[in-house]
Amino acid sequence: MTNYQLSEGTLKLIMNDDKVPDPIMQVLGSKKINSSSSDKERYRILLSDGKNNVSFAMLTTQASSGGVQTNSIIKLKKYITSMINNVNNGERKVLLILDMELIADGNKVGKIIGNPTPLGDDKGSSTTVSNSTSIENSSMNRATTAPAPVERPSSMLNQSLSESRIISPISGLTPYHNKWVIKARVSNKSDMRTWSNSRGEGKLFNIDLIDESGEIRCTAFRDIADKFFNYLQVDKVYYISKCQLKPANKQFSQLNNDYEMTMTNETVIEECLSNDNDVPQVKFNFVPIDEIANRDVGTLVDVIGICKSASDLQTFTSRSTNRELKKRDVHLVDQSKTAIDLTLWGSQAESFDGSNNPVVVVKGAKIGEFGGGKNLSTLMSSQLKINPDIQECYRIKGWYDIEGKQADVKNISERSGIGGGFQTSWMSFKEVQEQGLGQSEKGDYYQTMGTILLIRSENSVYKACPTAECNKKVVDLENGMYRCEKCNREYPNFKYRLLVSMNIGDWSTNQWVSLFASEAENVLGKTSQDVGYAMENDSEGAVNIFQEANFKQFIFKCRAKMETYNDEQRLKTVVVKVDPVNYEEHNSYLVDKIQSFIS
DNA sequence: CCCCCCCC
Repeated sequence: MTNYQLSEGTLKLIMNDDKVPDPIMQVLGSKKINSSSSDKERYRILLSDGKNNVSFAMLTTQASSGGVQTNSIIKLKKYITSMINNVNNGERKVLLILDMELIADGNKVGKIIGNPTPLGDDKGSSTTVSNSTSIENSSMNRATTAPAPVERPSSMLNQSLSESRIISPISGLTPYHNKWVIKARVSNKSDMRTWSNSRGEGKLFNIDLIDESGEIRCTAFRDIADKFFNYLQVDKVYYISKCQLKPANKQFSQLNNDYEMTMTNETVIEECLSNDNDVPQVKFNFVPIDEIANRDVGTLVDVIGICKSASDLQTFTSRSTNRELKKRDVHLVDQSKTAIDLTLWGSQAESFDGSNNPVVVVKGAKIGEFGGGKNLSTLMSSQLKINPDIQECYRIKGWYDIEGKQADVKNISERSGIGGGFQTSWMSFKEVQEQGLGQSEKGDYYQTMGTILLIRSENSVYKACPTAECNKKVVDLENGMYRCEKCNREYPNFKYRLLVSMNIGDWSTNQWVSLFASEAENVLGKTSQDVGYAMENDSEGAVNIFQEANFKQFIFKCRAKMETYNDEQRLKTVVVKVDPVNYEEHNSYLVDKIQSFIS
């Protein structure tokens, strides 16, 4: 007779979640678990390592079909432990055998190897199994879920769900139960998304579900996605059953659940139309905006703020994915008297209306960084709410009306580098010219107080691509259509864009500079559209617009860059920002300058 | 079966 060597003592390690590779075990008994759904076949087995045995081991569908004979020797190739919530006994740890190999058939072995004794449950609280190795005695058959079972008032349920008596808590769901009904609130719902890759293409959406026990992500694909997409709405409560569970890919989910689910053809979802007070509302952990400055980039925060302003919708193509992206930046302030930019994407960016200073709430916004400032961005998983009916919303509204509107606000999205409200050093045009600035690739930035001496009004507006943020000059096809080479498209319309060349004088000398639309609009006090219209239809009005701006003074923030044009070096100067003169600031610069001259 | 989370 062959001697079989079991991996003695390993069950204790395994049940303590140590990893033991390919342990050899003996099956001392097995019992098919009653399951009303015929598609799944599972076996509860009494498993021995020769020293200890456990009766709370389970052979999953994928590990075996037809069960295992008593006394068989098996190699556990893949297994996990899992906490199972049992109606009668509370929590219990079970060993789930996901993959095994039969080493020797039970009738060949013919006897129990060693003298195994039941392994105590280290958790202590629910060691009801340790007094018996008898599968017949156990309550495993009934072990479904529910640490705190809730009797379900049948009146609130539709017929298809009413077979089952108990609402399962989300935290108790595992792939090894399939008879459950959860009562959960949709805390978030994604857009319908399409994908296309080597494995195929399709569409999907997902929802996040919460109940008092926990949360879980649920995804629907293709026709099932179509079936449920409109029905499921954020914040509503549903009875949900017969989804397929699988281990969650933690890399892509920040939800606190080891599993996620997929809706199937069997899935039944019914809105809870009566009492849903037992299902929690979405909870927010708002972080004051000033504190976001100290938080790590890449982490998620819940934020509430008043939309002080919002950018136009911008459209561009992602370099990495080649997708066309739409975004809108929303400038938020809160009671910490701090402001931050929040970027919305896609349909949320399109539909956002920043007028009337709405309250913006985001659950799970990602902290980003740009140019030395912090910003926020929504993710697919973020939940956006405008003027939600929550206390904090009314509180911040009140603050804004009474105080916030006029408050001095620190902007933590402000870039210390180039582009926005950045700091540039004071220099005069003459210093820039004499010192030969503008040699670097990025150019050199400086600011000076200057007076507009002359504006070249000819060719100061051009017809641009009507797409938001494209701005490429279009070709007038003279048939009512305008062609954008950048978009490779023809449009029936265009938009005017200012691109103005003007001569600016400061105390030292003068300099020809270029102003793009936003800065030119600032200087002229007119939109590009207005100026374009006047240029075409009202030449006298157009002349006035430009004359009005003559001799106005501003702080000009400039970028100087040397360019070679026809073999000739020329200093090209772009005004990247015009600001009204802050005399206090400018005077302190002049005082410093005088000090340096006399010392 | 997705898993991209983007840009200046």
